[in-house]
Amino acid sequence: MATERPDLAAMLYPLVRELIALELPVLAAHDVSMWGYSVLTALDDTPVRTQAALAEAIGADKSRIIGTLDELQQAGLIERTPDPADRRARLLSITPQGRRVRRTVRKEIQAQEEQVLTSLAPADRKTFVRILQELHDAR
Amino acid sequence: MATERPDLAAMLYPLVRELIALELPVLAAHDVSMWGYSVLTALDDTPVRTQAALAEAIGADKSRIIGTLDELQQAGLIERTPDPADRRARLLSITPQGRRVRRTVRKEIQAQEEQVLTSLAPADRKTFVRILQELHDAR
DNA sequence: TATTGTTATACTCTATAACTATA
DNA sequence: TATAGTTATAGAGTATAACAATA
Repeated sequence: MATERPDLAAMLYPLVRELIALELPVLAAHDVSMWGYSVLTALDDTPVRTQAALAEAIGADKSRIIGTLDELQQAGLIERTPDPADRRARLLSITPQGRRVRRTVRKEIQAQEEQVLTSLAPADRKTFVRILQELHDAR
Repeated sequence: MATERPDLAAMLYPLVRELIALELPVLAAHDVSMWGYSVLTALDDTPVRTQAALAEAIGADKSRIIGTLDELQQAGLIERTPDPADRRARLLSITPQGRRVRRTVRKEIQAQEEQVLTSLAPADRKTFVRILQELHDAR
């Protein structure tokens, strides 16, 4: 008998692909890239003192997010001001407009996501999200 | 009130990254690439009549798996013979050695995967895998 | 003319390292 | 000299389209 099941990654990977495919149109409709949305999410929780710290927080390289920050700043969604105490560093924060965009996008994305779970029984749907959140919080 | 939680993709993506990071050393130890392992898994379940069909089954482009098939064939893990009835097509099947490699790799990968779930209560661990498998079977 | 497999090309992402400006 | 940010370069992965061989 026994543990005859696909690998976790083999099951999770297609799921992630599907979720991303659902998110992209939402993000495009609001002129935000995936990395941009990730930045807005991180900054909505708490401002950050350096770009390197932000990059690490979202699992990116510091050189990789620069274009993203340029876009977000130009769109008025974030502020990037030199730290008066150390003008090498850039103080990063989300603007009220950025907050609005982030919340709107999240609402729409989470609505889409429910579709992916429709094949599950309602109880399982809640359970899955709960356990997933525990896994997420554990890292 | 309030569905205040991270997006599913935001929680699943880091999980997948971690799982892949765990798998890579196992695969490397057996000289199989990620796509190679994916091909072996697909062919272990059932042989396939064309490369295009195999590619679609594993979510890849038909041009993308050619290098992978070359490697697997040269390593004696798969067979690729022209269909006598239609010599354009290549009949694909796994060899006994390929089957052995696939099973060994899977055993080692699934052992590693348990680590990722250690933060969960044992009951939740089983529940998570069960629901995930339902989601996977539903597509 | 259509289809299978293959090769070639270009495009996107990412990682690394050089560069500048501050300290 | 060390650090934050930026820019430049190269590498990997992927998608697209052209190509050769069969049908």
